[in-house]
Amino acid sequence: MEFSTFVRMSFSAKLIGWYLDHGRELPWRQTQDPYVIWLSEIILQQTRVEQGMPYFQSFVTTLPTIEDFAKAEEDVILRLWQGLGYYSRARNMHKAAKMVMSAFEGSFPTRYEDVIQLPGVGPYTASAISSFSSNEARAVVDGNVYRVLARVFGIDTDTNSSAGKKIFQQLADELIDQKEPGLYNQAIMDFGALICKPKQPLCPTCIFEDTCVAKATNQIDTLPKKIKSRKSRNRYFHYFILRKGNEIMLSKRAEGDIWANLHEFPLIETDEPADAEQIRLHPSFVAHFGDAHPQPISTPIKQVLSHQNIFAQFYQMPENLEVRSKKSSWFYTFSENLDTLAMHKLIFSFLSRDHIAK
DNA sequence: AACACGGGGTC
DNA sequence: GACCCAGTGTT
Repeated sequence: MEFSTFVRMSFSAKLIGWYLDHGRELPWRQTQDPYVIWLSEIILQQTRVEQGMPYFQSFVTTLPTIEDFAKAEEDVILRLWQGLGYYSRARNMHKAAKMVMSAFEGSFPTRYEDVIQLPGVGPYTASAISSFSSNEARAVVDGNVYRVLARVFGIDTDTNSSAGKKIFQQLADELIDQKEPGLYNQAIMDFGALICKPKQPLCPTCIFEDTCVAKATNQIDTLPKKIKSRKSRNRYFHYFILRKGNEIMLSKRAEGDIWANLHEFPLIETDEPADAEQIRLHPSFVAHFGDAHPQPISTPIKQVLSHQNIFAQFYQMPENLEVRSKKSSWFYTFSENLDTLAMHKLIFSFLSRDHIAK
């Protein structure tokens, strides 16, 4: 097409034109089934496409319908989710699936006002589901959209302030293609992911290079702006490996903290680093294990989370140790069950390093 | 408005 | 180490 024509094309027309030529082919784009789209969108919250892809495949295969999802045990959902992080997404999905069965008679909603009622579905996800499944004109605003709009239009408002959220949503609502909202939403996100990347964006091939404010004013590296989050705290986890015959002691974490409802080993947490001798004398350790000697296994593992640094030390406990008092969350299970129980990364990566023989 | 909530990739 | 990722829920 003529260059002068292209310059005069609308923002959305340029984007859709670019997308039809250069967009990615992703499995969840082959369907309009709101259930399948919902699966993909929840999985992709704060998660890269490449990381979410195998999880999407296993969810679709294992739980092909919303009814399958609603009827599954939460532990099954969490096991499928194992390793993806932000596990409240999985727990909320289970609640949402049950809500679809009861409040929507098993038919997954497609309207924005309906889907946003579901737990785990906010403005972004409701816009995505409604625009992709029924072409409702709701503009998605995700990390990609913040970046593209902030740069092209030179907006320096913090994207995570309430003012910023409002401004970017309003602009997105004005820019969305009213005829092809679903296509437009896919297009702007792909464009942000492939061209207008966070680092080293591909400005020379960008369809907005001639009009991009950030490019013209040398702000590519400073936009979008964002309020910085606070730094992490340190936590020290001491895990105890207790075995009795073919069984091993596990614990299920409670709600209200990281890794809610996931399995791990019996744990003592300290605010400061502690060595084996300090742990042996810890009141809680004595209450549970008496005068037993915990044997440290290798060196501590550091696990970095968004707001926490976890330092985990694993201890081998004497074989067939009789535990004095057992927390209600503790239980013995056969080692082969480790394949089916949902655990967090610290635990399954420890297990996979062959420290535990099955 | 500020913070919690995972795990992995990039520079 | 800092920042980001197809964000949402709670306080």
